[in-house]
Formats: sequence, C-alpha cells, structure tokens
Amino acid sequence: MSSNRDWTDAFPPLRQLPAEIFSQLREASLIVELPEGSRIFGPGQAPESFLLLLDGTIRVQQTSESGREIVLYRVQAGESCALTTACLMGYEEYQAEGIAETPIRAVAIPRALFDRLIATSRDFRQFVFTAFSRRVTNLFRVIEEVAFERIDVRLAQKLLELAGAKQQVVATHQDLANELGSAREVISRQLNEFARRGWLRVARGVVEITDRPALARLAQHG
Amino acid sequence: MSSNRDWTDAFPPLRQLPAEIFSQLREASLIVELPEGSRIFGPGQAPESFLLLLDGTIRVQQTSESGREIVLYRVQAGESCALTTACLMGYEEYQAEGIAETPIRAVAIPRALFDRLIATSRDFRQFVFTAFSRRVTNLFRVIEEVAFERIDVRLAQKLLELAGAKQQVVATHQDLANELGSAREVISRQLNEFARRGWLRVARGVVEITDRPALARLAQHG
DNA sequence: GAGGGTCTGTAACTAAGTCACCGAGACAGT
DNA sequence: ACTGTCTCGGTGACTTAGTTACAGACCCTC
Repeated sequence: MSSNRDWTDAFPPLRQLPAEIFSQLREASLIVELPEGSRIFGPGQAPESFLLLLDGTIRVQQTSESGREIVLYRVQAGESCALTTACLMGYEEYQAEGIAETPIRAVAIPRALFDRLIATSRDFRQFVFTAFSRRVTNLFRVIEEVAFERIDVRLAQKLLELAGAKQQVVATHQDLANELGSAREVISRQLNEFARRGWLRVARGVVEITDRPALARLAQHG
Repeated sequence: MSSNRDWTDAFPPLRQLPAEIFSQLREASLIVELPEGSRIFGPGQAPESFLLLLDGTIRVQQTSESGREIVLYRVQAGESCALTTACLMGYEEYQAEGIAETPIRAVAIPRALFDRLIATSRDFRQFVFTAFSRRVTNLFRVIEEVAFERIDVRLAQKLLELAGAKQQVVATHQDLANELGSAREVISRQLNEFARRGWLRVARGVVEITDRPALARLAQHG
C-alpha cells in the first residue's frame, strides 16, 4: 500500500493551504497507480476527479473515424490534467483520450474537494489556471502547426522533442505518424529523405539521429 | 453614458451572488463599447480583465507567419472570453487574437474581482468552467477537422454555419479560406465545383445557397 | 471614364495523403 | 530448424490540397 506520506512536496501550492483543508486533502485524496497502456480517460469515460501526476507520463490524443490519430499534448510528472478537469467541471463531453505511456502514480482529488480547494486557496487557483493556460497555449500551437507547417519541419521538430538528450527515438513510423496526425507512408518517405541526406539512420522501430544541427535547422523553419 | 442598469440579467449565475459581492460587481466592473474591427486582445496585448459579452460577436483567430489565418472560435452575446481569462490568470502569453466582428458591448470584470468571484460563488465557478469546457471541446474539434477532414466537407459545414437561417453568406473567397485555414484558390475551386453541381451561386463577395440539403449531406461526411 | 484597389479565374507545379500491394524481419510453437 | 503469423517498412500510381504567378473582371472614387 502506498501511504500518503510525502506526495504534497511535489506541489508547492498545496503546502500553503489552511491546515484544516490540508488534512482533508490528505484524507480524501487517494494515490492511484496504473500500468502502462491504461486508458485514464476518454470519450464516454469522464474522469471523476482531478489528477495530479506524481510519476510517469500521460499521452492525450485524438482519433478520427478513419483511424488516424494525433497527439495533443503530454502530462508529465508534477503536472495536472487541468483541461480534463475543466471539462469535468463543465460537464462537457470530453473528446480526447488519455493513455498512460509509462506506469503512472497520481493523486486523485475528488470533485467536491477540488471545488473546495479552488474556493479556498488563491495559490491553488493560480496553480490550476496556470496549468490551463499552458495547455491552451500549446493547443493553439498544435492548431497552427497542423494547419500551416510543412510535414518535414514538423517531423524534424518532433524527432528532436522525442529524442530529448538521447541520440535515438524508439518509435515505429506509424507511431510518428500518429504523433503528427499524418500517414505512415508520408513519414516513411520523409525519414528516408532525411536518411539520404545523412541526418539520421533508420532501423526497425528506431530512428538514430546522426546530424542534430541539420534537423534543428529544418525544425526552426528552414 | 451607459449605466450599469440591467446587464446582470444576461448572466443568471451573477444573480446568485451574496449582496456584498454583487454590489462590488456593479461598482467595480465597467461596461465597454468598441466599434467593429477593434482588436480586443492579441499577442503582446494581454487583456486586463474578464469579459462578459453583452452584444456583438468576437472572432478569435490565429495568423501564421506566411499570412494564412484560421478562425478558432467566436464569442457570442451572453458568453465569456473564458480562454482568454485563463491565460490572463496563468500569465501565459496568449497566441491568438480577438477581433470585434460587430460593434460590441461588454462588461469588464477586473482581475482582482474576478478572483474574488471565483472564490466566493460556486455558481460563478460553474459558469466559468462550463464556458472553458465548451471552448476546449470546440478546439479539439477544430484540430480534428484541420488534421483529418476533407476541405470540401469543411467548406460545406462552414457555409451552412455562416448562413444560419439565411440563404446567403456574405464573404469573399479569401474570408472563407481564413475561416478554414486554407488558401483562396482552393476555396474558389471548391465553390465553383459546388456551383457546377447546382448547390449554390457565387457572386462577388456573396455565396447564395440554392441546395441546402446537398450541402448538408456533404457536410455530415458524405 | 480613368485609375487604383479588391476580388476572382486559371494553369502549372509541388506537397501531402490515399490505396493497394509486397516483402523482410521478428517471434512463437512445434 | 521449419513454418505460419504478425508487425513493420517499401513502393508506385493516384487523388487532393496548397503554392506560385499571372491575368481579368468588377467596383468605387475622383
């Protein structure tokens, strides 16, 4: 059993709460653990609580009727599912779905308590609105990129993003297509073109970056 | 001078407020009027208050470097600029811009008072979150359509939406392209194709719908 | 009624997505 | 090791969407 020991440390705004609410928070919220691949929420599966992610990554994506997918954003450890919550509070049908990309550990704050936190704590409000704000701003960027950016530029960006500090990205061409809302064949062609230019090497399920600067140059719109 | 006479009638949640806050609301908020075409907010122009729209329409759109535009959503009378506000509260740089499509009249609730309303009134929270929820859900639809829907289907949908009950849409091809984040030539071609099929007639700056059912059939994915 | 601005038409081209199919590699079971 | 199956990637022909670069048509004002 995971105890509620120390998790509030990860969320400074919570430490500012009045003692009474703070103890309610420890009592009423529970720590949930879910295996990789779990569907955290999705159409017709409204979340019943506000999630604070302690460990792991949640991928939020959308699937079209034709089966094509696009990744909207990721929730990382230390962040909250703020958009989900807003939809929860607003009763609206949430269109996207959230998948655990890794095993995850999260705090689930029940709806009623969430409402009380919002009412009570200015810091908590700030925390929630900031999270909203970041997500929405990011959504705007997604729209802009899908609508106006070339696919090679977007692919270069995404490869660098997914690689992080590492030199390789573990993903199939289909996975990359799903990231960008594109089609597998398109990604395959672009990757082969990148490989032909010596920017990377492709193997089954892996892309190994060999010329980061070149990718970066293309990514920032060159 | 517009007095603060009756505007709260348009927003039922406000009527539930405690008398003290309610009178503050009447005092501290002011009614603003702006002419058509005003830029309400935009990049590098953060709104300083929460807006409740009494009359008119605000178009929220995004412009790419290359000059292409896409309409994200519209704020109608009786609604609020909830997304804007979240970004305001969260200090994030707002990427989109808001333009008055008609002369508008709105109530501007200062930031501090907005915060107090959120803290005080459950109904007000519900109101704000619901508005938020609707916008976000709508943004998800925009992403899905831009990413996955055919341009002819999207154009048919948009024409029906813009026409409303009327039989005509007053807009140039460029305007329609900006609605959808597409290019003028593409829209011209599609409109001519629709005209060839007898679904509409095009004139300079006007599209007259002659076969609504046909457009509707295409719009709902046919 | 001339000139300038806005709006639309057109053609040739590039980029992106779709369709249909294939073959190579991985892997499990016998 | 052999075989069947499944996933992954390659390929070519095709359609759709967006781009580039014009040319006219319409409209308003002077």
